[in-house]
Amino acid sequence: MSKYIKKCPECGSINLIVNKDKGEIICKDCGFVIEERMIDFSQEWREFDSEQGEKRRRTGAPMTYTKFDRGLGTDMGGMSDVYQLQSKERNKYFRLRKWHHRVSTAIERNLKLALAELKRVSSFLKLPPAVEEEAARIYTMAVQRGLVRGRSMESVVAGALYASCRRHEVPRTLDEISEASGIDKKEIGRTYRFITRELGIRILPSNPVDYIPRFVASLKLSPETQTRAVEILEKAQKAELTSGRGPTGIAAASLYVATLINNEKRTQREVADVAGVTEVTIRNRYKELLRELKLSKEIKKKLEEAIEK
DNA sequence: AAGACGAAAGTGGTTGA
DNA sequence: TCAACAACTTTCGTCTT
Repeated sequence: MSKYIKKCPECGSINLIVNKDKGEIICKDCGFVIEERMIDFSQEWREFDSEQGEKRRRTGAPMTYTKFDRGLGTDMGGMSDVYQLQSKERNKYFRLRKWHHRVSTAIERNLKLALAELKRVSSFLKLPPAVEEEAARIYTMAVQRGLVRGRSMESVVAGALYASCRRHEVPRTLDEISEASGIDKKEIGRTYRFITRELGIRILPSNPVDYIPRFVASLKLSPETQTRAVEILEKAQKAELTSGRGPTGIAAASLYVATLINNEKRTQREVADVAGVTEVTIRNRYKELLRELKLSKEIKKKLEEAIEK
């Protein structure tokens, strides 16, 4: 349940108490309630052979939000028995059936379409199933609250996906989701903010470190450079250089500095392109990094070493 | 010629009166 | 609701390699 939370968002402590009876996770140091009303997924019984299992098990297949009816469909029965009823009763049956059909199609047809779209986008982005599931859940809640009205279905799907990515710390930039879904970046950002606010979804500010591995991969850099970039990034966070800045810009700048130090130079433009920011932003962050972390010395040292060789 | 640098003006979003 | 403002982008001219 809480596998995404390793640290207390209030004080950063890793001393967390999991209280299964209350369904809460609490920070031991500052008492902050990190997660409440969580669900205990464990079994309260054991089975020693299949027979006992058969007897004690009392649920079916797991529910899933990626099916429009969560895998639990209801439909009214077929026609076979109806003709034994009297005409009055028969008409009542047809009316019920008709309304059942109408009510369930209103929301569910929308969901069906939306979840197909969600599936398409998320497989395009190669997102893990958990993220897709969460996005489906968010979308379902949005539909139930009538938040889709006035917005295009696709943009809400994209917003839900983005929110889900953020929650699971598998960051995709707005640009990537925009490209995959064909929705304008600003539009996604808007609906994302709207639905998270309306649904009261708390999103931890995204951590620039999460972006580094993907940037490294697309620039084909060495693991050493990646480690270096993360180091720099962590120092920057300690020096409070990161708050209020765009996480991608900071990640990009750290990576750029790391390439310089490790003699794997990439141009500012190359780094800027994969990070989805401009060179100017990298330059600004980069200058701050040099100034605040006294990294210029290190770079000079590395350069001198390179010259000696 | 390409890349790095920096100034200046513009953009979209947040905040606080 | 509007103005101030912070972050970021775009554009462009200059400097360095």
